[in-house]
Amino acid sequence: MSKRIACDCEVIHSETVAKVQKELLSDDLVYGLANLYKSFGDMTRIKILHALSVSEMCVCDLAYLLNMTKSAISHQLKKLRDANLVRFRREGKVVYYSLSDSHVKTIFATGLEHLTE
Amino acid sequence: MSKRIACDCEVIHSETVAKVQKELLSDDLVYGLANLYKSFGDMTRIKILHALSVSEMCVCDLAYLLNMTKSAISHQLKKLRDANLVRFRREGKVVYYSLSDSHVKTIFATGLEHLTE
DNA sequence: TTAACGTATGAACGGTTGCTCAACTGTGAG
DNA sequence: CTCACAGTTGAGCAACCGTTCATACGTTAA
Repeated sequence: MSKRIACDCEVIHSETVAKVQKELLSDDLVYGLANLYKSFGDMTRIKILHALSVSEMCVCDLAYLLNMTKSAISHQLKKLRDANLVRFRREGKVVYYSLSDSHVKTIFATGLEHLTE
Repeated sequence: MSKRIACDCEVIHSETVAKVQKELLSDDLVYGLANLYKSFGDMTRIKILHALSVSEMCVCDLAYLLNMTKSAISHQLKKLRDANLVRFRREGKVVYYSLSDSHVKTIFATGLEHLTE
């Protein structure tokens, strides 16, 4: 409880610290949140997610739209899949990607609000 | 318009691509969005922002709360300042940090919704 | 089966990031 | 002034990340 290793100082406002400690999020939750936002923290993935918010698209179309290789797009789509942000369905040789839920659009909207205040 | 360098394929669904192209975000906006979410994409910064959503705090308190050095906290606070996510005021030797607007809480709420669906 | 093509994936490389350490600034007390 | 202490900052390093390249997989058509 009182063993501190890394912190190089004592508490200044113990009441404040105690109050915040009661609200602390679990490490699992913090980890999940950080990973979710990490998925939005790259221009390529933002562009992909925004494109998919307009329409379902295949890898080749995304590569053409963003002027990138199919490999680069595919790598990013894998990360978005791992983060449960996109779904996909195969139709013959073509794989179609789409947003997995509506939270993506909500997160975009909040971000735009913050930027354009 | 038709010069493609990096893309190693032709368009498959030209109608879809055309439709999405009309909605394309500017690179400035995409850059801003990616940077905003990058700020949320780290466990330490998530913890700091969450703590500040409960109460205004000084650097030393944050360092104690998260069991990290003041230097590490200060470096992260600088990034959060650069992203306009936190404000600060000096009172004597102590610098108090707080959230700069309510968007942070909204972004948290949306993230939690996504994780716990 | 073979060829073509859309997609996926692992290794590698350069760039970025988060922490540590040491030095420094800014403020208040004696 | 000098000391103590809260906070900041830059360099350095290890870990991580995004793209490229080569290769492999999956499906369709001949």
